[in-house]
Amino acid sequence: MTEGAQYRQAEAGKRYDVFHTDCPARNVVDHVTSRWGIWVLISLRSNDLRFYELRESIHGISEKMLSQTLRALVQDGLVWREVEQTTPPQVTYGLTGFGRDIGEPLTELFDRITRQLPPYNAA
Amino acid sequence: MTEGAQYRQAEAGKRYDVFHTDCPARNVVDHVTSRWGIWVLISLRSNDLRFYELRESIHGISEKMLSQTLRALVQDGLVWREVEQTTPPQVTYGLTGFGRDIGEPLTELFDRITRQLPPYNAA
DNA sequence: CGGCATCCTCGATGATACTG
DNA sequence: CAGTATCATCGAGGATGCCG
Repeated sequence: MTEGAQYRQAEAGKRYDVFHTDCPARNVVDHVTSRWGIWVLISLRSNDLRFYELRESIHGISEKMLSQTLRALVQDGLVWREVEQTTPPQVTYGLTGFGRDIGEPLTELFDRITRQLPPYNAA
Repeated sequence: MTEGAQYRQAEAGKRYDVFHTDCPARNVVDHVTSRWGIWVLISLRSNDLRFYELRESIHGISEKMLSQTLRALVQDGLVWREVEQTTPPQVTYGLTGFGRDIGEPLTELFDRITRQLPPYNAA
């Protein structure tokens, strides 16, 4: 998202600070709802995972996109990253408290969508 | 999203049908988390809105993207569309029950993000 | 007012190859 | 194993103009 800001909503007295362009939350929203961010967060909800585990878990993601997405989420404080300086090196990722907090409504969102829709009918 | 599917997760016995490529829920997820879908849904949470009201509400969106986003959400059954054949014509949009259902965790997501972050500090 | 249709740009993404 | 660097592409998204 670039400029988008719901000034109207903001003026209306709602608490949607997110709608402001310069709000840091804006970036987090972008990252969370980004193409791969969602799946990374959901993948990490059940277990901490290594880099290659994430790559295999999230079918279709490239290494570039994975590391890029992870970097953003780590910066946002949603994901932690732990490096074990062995040979070969091991890097593990997991959700922070914040990440876990965010993951809840995210999961709820998916649950509600799947619950509403016919299981596997006409696409 | 194209191929992405968390086969691991699916195999793990979770109910993430969303991770399958051919699941219709997949499209809904894409639309909801799309660049503009989120803001449309949240904008409509408080009131039904006309086309131009949405355009002005969601700062930065182009007419093309707005109508495109709306079309997708209407097709998904998240948003209804009402045309009044007057001159000039009036078209109003609002959330369906499904849309309202989805809007909840979505709003919760934003609330949690904004709650966690410093109001307006360093971006 | 509420849209499509068209053209065009740019950034996100993917593929490939190379490092610590 | 866990990345980074580089290059190529592809499509979302923006700008503009027209129509009912």
